[in-house]
Amino acid sequence: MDNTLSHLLMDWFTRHQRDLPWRRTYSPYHVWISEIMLQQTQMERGVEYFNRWMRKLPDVEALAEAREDDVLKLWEGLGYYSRARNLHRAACILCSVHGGCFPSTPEELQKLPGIGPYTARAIASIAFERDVCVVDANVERVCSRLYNIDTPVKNRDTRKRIEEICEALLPPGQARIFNQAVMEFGSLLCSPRTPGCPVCPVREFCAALREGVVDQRPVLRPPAKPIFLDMATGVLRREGRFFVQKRLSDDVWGNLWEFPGGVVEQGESPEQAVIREYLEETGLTVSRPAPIGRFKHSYTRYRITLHAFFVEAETVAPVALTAAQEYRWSTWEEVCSLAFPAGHRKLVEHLSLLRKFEMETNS
DNA sequence: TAAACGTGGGC
DNA sequence: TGCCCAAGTTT
Repeated sequence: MDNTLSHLLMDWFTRHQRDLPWRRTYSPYHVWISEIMLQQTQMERGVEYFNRWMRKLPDVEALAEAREDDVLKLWEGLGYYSRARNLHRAACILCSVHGGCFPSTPEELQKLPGIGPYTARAIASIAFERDVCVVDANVERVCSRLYNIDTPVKNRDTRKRIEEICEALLPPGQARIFNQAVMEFGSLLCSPRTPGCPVCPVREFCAALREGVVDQRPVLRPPAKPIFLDMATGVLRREGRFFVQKRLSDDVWGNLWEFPGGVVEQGESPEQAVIREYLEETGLTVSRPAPIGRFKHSYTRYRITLHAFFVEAETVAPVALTAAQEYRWSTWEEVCSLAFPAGHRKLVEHLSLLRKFEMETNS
């Protein structure tokens, strides 16, 4: 029995690791997709999206050949949509430049869009068993407790110190297991709120536990203050089709679809806002806003109340887009097949219920 | 370097 | 108007 810190963590991992789809193959494609999906995402949700993704896009060639709209649809609801756009871009580069094969060094991997220092090292170690360590939020938390680090973990100097600690702990030839062990340990046992110190296999090594300050590690920066906004959006229906527009690619929710709308300004009603926004964004003059409902959703530091209306148009042409790259008059079936931001998706789900109710009362 | 980027779930 | 959290990257 090897009772070093590293081996105790790896022993714990072999006994307690979760059975995850990408751990069955450790293929570079599986590891890559899982790593990107799990960024800022909870494991449970990640697994569902991963399995659905692999049924549709089983390899890098399939991803490269897919339409970006379909890739975004597979990503719908996960957030941080540049991750999906970058996956698609990177797959195209891998196929056209690397013959569909992944580079195996962190340096080469990091040249691909969407792959930063963490993901490059994760793929290199977990898929290719390269001797490099990874530092994510779990690793930061575990290290800051084991070594009782009292400076903010996001500081550059602290960050460097944690990397050096991990490098020293990494057992040569075992990076695949060791890196996952620290992260899984951080996720399942050395968790943020209620760490399992009483049953911890490395409690003898933990300086924060010894000092009684586990709940004060890691030291985090204060969070940004939330911003509360009212937004208004309008569903314009004409001859059974719906007006939808595709957002600009460099904006939030880039390349996703939506109904036109925007922020309700000071002294303005949501009804006035939806009419103004339609004119500004599409050149269309709409009228008679009829309330559909209010939908709450949050993103980054924003807390949004979305006021949704049916609207009517005096004329349909010409359309002049200022906040979108493309528009369509979509059938309901097409609306369902497009990727919407979560707030607008809630609205679409509500419309879906309305349709069902209408069909039942008409029959 | 700090801010922006999304979302749903646990407590 | 709840707050904090989740396997980061980009600009």
